[in-house]
Amino acid sequence: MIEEYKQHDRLLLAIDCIIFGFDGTRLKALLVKRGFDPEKNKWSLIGGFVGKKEGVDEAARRVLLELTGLDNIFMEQLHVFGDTNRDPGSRVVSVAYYALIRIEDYAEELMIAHNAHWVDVKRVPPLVFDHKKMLRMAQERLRQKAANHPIGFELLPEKFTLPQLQLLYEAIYETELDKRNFSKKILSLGILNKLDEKDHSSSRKGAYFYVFNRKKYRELDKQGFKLNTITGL
Amino acid sequence: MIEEYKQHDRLLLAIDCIIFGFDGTRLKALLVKRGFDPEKNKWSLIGGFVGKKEGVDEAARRVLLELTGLDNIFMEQLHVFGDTNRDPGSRVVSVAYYALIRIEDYAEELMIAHNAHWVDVKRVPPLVFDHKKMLRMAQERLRQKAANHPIGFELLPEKFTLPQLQLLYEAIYETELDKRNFSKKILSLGILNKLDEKDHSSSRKGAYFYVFNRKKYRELDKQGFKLNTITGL
DNA sequence: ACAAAAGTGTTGTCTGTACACCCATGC
DNA sequence: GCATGGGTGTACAGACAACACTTTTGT
Repeated sequence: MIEEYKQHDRLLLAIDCIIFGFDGTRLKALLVKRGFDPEKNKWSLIGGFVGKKEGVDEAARRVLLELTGLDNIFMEQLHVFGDTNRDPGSRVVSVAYYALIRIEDYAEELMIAHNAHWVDVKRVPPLVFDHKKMLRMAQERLRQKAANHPIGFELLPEKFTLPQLQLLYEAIYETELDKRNFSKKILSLGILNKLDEKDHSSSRKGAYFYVFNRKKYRELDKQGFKLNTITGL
Repeated sequence: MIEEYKQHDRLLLAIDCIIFGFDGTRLKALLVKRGFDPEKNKWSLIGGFVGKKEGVDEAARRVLLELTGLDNIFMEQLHVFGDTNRDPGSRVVSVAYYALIRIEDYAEELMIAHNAHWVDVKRVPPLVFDHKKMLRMAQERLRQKAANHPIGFELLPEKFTLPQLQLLYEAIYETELDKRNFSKKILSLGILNKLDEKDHSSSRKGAYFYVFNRKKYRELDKQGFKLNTITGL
């Protein structure tokens, strides 16, 4: 340790994760009933602490992995929340991350073990500390991101239909879209491959399944695109 | 202190600031020659540490104030840099902020006292640690932000001309713009008030000065706008 | 009178938006 | 055969992009 550094304070550094999922109709966030004080039994985001020997991003991945058993998940740093009084238990600075997972990938037994629940983002109960603020900021960030990157697909199963994809965008942006304009725009990006197979689970006629073209997907993910039409952003 | 928290590690939490300025032609960043080890005498962003009793945003404001004497500055959190090996002196997690100031507001004596220099963002020398990465990320964020918010004005003097404003956008986006389309677009936002006075410093004919209409400016700052035409984003 | 930068308009093209009907199928 | 959701095309309007000449004035 260099001399210059010794005089400074050391702080607890926490991670909080906003985990989004999509159930086919609604955008959901994963919340837990907090298992310890302060605020025991209140609704909370999942979280943990950053250890001395791990990087912050690394800690975030670990926290997500511990709770969901999932790795290689889309996850991005959101913001640092560092007000002195945000956690009444102690001075804790928290780095918030948001992640996108496929609901069906998340094993039921882990959910039960952690007392975790998927909650509609439009019907979120009161949360501890500043977690509600984190969630709202994450929603806003998700909107921003999805407007320029083909990110929404992280939330859908491998195969999905255009109506499903449209419902996802409608859930993210809390709006309604014209299906003709939607399909025109999305298909024009050239990142979807149509399959011969149809999904008959929600209509008699059935809707064609699509998968994405991972190559073009990656290109677009880097370069970004415009979904003004869809997102209104 | 709550029991549950005691077992966790405590870390040094630093602040680093990317401070942008505009000299009329080029976008610049404020850099200092580091006054202490490690990496003494190397180029660095300005920074400091977060104290036990201050919020993180508060610490960032303090650091900026100490260096520049300026308060009430546009400043936003950028990102947390938390790799374990980013600072060889010790484990330090750093929260980066970017700020926009008017170069002429920054008192010369403070610059000298802190060994600070304005450096063209296109000609940045090697920087300590991961500071270069911070700077690049800040530039990218500035581009994003300026595409949707009337933020560029934070960098200009009270009165400015359209050609000056255009140069600023050209510097931020490292591109060239058509002045006819530029003035059309900017004036259509309705946030500029034309003065009778002209600036003759760069041409015989002289260019009209403008100031912004603070009321509309604030509305747009909240709602956001689109400068696709200009920014290419 | 000329050099140097400021100011100003038009047109074609493209993109977005609004809108309505037929299709396929299970019951 | 009918009810349900899926799929497709067109026309109008507004925004963007490309482009060149005139104005002002200090020297």
